[in-house]
Amino acid sequence: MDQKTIRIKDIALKAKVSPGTVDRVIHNRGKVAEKVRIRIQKIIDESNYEPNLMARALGSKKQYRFAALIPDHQVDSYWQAPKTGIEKAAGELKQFGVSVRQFIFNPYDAKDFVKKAEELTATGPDGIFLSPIFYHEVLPFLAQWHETSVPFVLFNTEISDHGPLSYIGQDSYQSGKLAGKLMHYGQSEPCSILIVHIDEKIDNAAHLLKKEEGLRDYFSQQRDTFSITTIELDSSDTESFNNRLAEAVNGIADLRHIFVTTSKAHLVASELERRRLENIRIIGYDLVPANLHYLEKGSIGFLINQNPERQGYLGIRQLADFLVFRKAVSKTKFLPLDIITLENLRYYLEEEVMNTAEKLV
Amino acid sequence: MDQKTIRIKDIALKAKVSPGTVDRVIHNRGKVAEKVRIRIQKIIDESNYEPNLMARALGSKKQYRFAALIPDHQVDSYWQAPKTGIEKAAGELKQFGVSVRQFIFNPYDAKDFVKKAEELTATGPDGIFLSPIFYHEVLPFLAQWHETSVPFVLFNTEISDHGPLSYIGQDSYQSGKLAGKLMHYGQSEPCSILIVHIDEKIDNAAHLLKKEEGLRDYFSQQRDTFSITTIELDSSDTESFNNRLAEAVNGIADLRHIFVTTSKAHLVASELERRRLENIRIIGYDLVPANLHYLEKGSIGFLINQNPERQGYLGIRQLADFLVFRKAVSKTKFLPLDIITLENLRYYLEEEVMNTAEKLV
DNA sequence: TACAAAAGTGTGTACGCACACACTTTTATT
DNA sequence: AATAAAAGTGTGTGCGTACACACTTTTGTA
Repeated sequence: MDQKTIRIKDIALKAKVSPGTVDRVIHNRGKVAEKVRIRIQKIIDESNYEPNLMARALGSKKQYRFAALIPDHQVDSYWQAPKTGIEKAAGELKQFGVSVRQFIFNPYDAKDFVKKAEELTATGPDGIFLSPIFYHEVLPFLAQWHETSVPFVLFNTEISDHGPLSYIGQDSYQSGKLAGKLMHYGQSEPCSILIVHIDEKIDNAAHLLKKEEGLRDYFSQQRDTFSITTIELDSSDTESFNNRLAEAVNGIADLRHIFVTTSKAHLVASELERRRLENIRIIGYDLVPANLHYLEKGSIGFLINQNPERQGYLGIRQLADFLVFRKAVSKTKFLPLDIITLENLRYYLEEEVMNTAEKLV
Repeated sequence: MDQKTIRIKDIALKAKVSPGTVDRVIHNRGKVAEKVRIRIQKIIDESNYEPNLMARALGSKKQYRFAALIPDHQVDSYWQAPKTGIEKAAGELKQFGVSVRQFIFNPYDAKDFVKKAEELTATGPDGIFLSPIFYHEVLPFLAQWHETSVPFVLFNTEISDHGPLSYIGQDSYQSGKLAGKLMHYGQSEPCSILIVHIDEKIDNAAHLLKKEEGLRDYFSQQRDTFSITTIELDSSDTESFNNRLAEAVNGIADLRHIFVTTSKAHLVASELERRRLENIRIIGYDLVPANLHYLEKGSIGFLINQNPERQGYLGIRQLADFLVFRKAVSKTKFLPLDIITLENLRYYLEEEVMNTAEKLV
């Protein structure tokens, strides 16, 4: 258990070569006789040598430049969290020669996305982390990066088969099922449920639909029959948003639950409150401040946490694991579906602070 | 943003002294003229110097020996998780000269606890991590460790005012409230609820009572009146356990929910199933395999995850933060109250695997 | 066979810090 | 004032790795 760690020097000694030769084998720098290479490799494998990362980081002056392409958090506060996660990871990895440059685009402006993506590409980063919310526009860039072998990690919006190093996100379908369970638990008789998609064009439509599908599938597996209605709303026009919402709510008999598939549940909560429509329970997504406000008031019952901060953090870590630490990385990383309610909220908020203080070591 | 990191050498240069002197100031090794010390300290503060931990770990050959005093996981599988967390932290910290020795005691045998605690103390560890489940027996040891300035971290069972470096655990009271919310959400009419404490003497009684208190307080704040009954059971005698449980269940009208305050909800689920008592929903604690089995079958509705693996991990990290990295550590660390149900279970299980692969870097 | 090119191998320095040791200056004592 | 002790300060080496460079051996060619 306490056997002293084995160093390059030890391997060199065993293989009767110099440390430099072992180094060449470890890093595939070539210039090693095949016979010797095999001998050394065998010793490395047998001794399950693990390089001292401290020493490696110290000795190497290699710099890694990462780029992050994310929506502007001033336009939609949801994006504050991934940004924080990115910065947290950047802080930890700084000592390993990693720097992360952020390229911020307006999530309502595809042209701006393209412009920032071009800028990013021009800087020739070693790795890229992005939220590809504009499907059509992002494809040429993915192709180009893939062509030039620049690894990229996608998050929040999944796009398969374009050579990403990995995807970080959440299982939307399953989160819909989870919402169903939360509504259904303890509910003795059937009732009506309203699904609300907000700003479907901007947030990724596919995700929202998967959430809906999950919820519907959950209830279709139950004995009783629940009536489920879906509406799509656009938050940019407040008046029409409110009217259409009220219309839907009033038109449904025995409406007990509303499932908001984006982080904008607070818009629904606010309008229901204004119209004094109580006894309708809301389940939504994400711990954005406006949602927390209504969670505390009780009008939002549960929030499913998509862990956006951790998504940002892990995305950068994923790049570092691949490029800096040369570890195998998983193709997809689904974050847990955290269920947040008034009673456990503060521990999730504290956790985020804690982790920030923790740093890497 | 990208300003190059500042080194001891840089500080020395600015202060017109040698690196050795700066080193003395940083480590309070004394032997520095007060005037010079102040000058250097000022430069350190202003430049917000952050030591390169890699270099520090490399340069220092100091060894830290930690000891962990935990119950035997072969006696109660709940303790497997903290053990895993401890080992995970140990793996990460190995390169920083930290080794962790485990002392395992039988959680049903106070004498064994004392024996193992004595063994542990005799090895003169630099830091101690323990689950103090035997209140009376542990006190003299806490006093002794406090006396000899050996930092110790408590977990799972809180004991205040005996000088622990910190306590890692969960807010039991609040988790009871959370259980209440889960039962109550969507429940339109009042009903009866049964609270079951299992093996109260062994698991920490105070915790179980706090959970009960939380649940009761939750319902006392509701408009409707819920009838809440409590029983205590002992799992060592299966027959009496089952009989007394059935007796209680049959004696309560309109019983809809059972709240099991320990990780042994599966015992209740198993007995209800055997007696074909459906329509009673169970909420319990912890992702032990037996519980997961009934979660999948549907007889357990929710499990509150006490994150025991993370407790073990953080406990060791806490010691390392204090001793190795000389960081300020928080007196108490409450882990989030994760709500686990069939629909989000796998992401919590995957997460644990993930984290293990992640290592420190 | 000679001799250059290529292939293979060894040596030394730097990374930033900890720490031991050598050295210099100040203070106390007679 | 001389000297020892104490206080203060500087220098150098090692931690394990990366990497540039110098060196040695093999291979190919005329």
